[in-house]
Amino acid sequence: MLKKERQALIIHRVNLHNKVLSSTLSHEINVSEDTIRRDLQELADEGKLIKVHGGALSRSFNNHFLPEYEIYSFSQKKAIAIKAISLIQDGMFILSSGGTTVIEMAKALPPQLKATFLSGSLPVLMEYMNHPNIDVIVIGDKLSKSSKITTGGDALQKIRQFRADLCFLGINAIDPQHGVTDNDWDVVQLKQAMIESAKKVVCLSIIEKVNTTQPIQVCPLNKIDILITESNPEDPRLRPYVNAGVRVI
Amino acid sequence: MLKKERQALIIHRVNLHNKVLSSTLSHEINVSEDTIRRDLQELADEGKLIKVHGGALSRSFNNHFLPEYEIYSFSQKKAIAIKAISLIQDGMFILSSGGTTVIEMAKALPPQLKATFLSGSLPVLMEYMNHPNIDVIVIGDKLSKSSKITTGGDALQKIRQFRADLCFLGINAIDPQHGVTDNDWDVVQLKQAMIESAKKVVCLSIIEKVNTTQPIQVCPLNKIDILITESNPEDPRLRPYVNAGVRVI
DNA sequence: CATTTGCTTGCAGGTTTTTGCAGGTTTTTA
DNA sequence: TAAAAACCTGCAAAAACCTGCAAGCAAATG
Repeated sequence: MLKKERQALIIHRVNLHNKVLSSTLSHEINVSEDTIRRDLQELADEGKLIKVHGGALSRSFNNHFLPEYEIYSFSQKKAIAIKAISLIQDGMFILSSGGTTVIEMAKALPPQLKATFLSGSLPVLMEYMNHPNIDVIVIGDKLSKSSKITTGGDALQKIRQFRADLCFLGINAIDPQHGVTDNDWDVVQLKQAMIESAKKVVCLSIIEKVNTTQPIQVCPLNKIDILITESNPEDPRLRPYVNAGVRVI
Repeated sequence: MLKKERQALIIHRVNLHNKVLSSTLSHEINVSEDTIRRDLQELADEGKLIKVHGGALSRSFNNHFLPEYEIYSFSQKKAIAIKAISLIQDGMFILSSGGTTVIEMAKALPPQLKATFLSGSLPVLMEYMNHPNIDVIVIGDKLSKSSKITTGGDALQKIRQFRADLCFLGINAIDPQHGVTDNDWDVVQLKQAMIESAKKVVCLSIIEKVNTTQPIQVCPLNKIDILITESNPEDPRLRPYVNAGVRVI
């Protein structure tokens, strides 16, 4: 049995019974207790469970205080996610495209948030699905394997039916002159529809993609209300956007 | 054996068993372990699987954090999946509901299969998405957190637009007298719509659920064309269905 | 057709990870 | 408080890993 496999089993056991004993696990999985102990230690270091003398306990079971250590290990995309989340308020209706940045945002949504999210991106939807309080609406249509979102006339039509408070776009390229650009026609169409259906358009992008271009234009700069990167708004690379009237966070 | 071919085989293996060992693969395919390792590394970079020390794990394995032997009645569901797949032919248009049995089927689809699958179940769609050749159509609507499928008028309407060759239903209860029954009104509506839109209705169920009932009727027995369980068709528990004209596999 | 170019593969070597065990320490419990 | 259980540290063997390299092969090029 592979190490990771074993650790996954341990976690599952912990979540199921709220506690495990090293001796039991050792006997069941047929490895030495030392190995189990080391597994428990590693999982505890990762915050997946709480190690105690003789075994381990589930974290959710006694999560009176959830350590915030993770906040310090934020990648760039998580930093963007935090800024994006600050724009969301209870009761809002929110459109979102796909992309890893948006996935990070979905992961980082505070548990008590109550809002309605709409997307056609399967990975993003999976994250929304795990959230306890938000409502999720799936945009259906043919699934594009490459971008992992639904594309087509049905999807466009459905988006146009809505009038959202916010629209989060994970973007591939942005440039003061050409605005937001992308390289997949289907995705561009979807994003355009989302922009038209939202009161406020928020673009999420790592700073690396700022001031680059792609072949197809999604929208000019004046359609964008807010631009979020992991850098701070004074970054000279972001100056042109501030000057163009975009709110940069 | 070509590289792509080998990698396709590896992916299929991973999806089928949820894990692979470098040593086993090396021995089976008759290439060096280094080559296997490089394959695993590449596939991991593409996000097709998760590489670990000693081999690789399927992505859904880590997402759901359920080792295969922990999924309720895992091997039975796998057996059902294999039988179900034998009904599928290239070019078919196939409706499918949600449920772990259907997920197993999705994982076990042969890589070269070309067909169109339609579903509203997010976990099932995730599996379909990982398949290289099939077309996937997402049924959109409000997402039900409990069942992880989309439910509502839009979903129903969309299903009714189609005319599918096959419909795979993962069912919760079946009984000679009451037919297929379930306990979630939204899910029942969806299944009914799927039944009406398909030429052939195939029910997938572990034998344990056969001859049990739930509160809400999905359909009477005469709507069902094929019933698949992990048991063989001569099982006395399946006799009533054979007598009622259902094809039992 | 010959050559080049680039990809793939196996292998040699050196490194890292994993695991069980021994021996000694700490914690629990009766 | 003393025995038992659990723990930690260090160690060693096996397995898995990585890096660089060269032979083999295939497609592309002149």
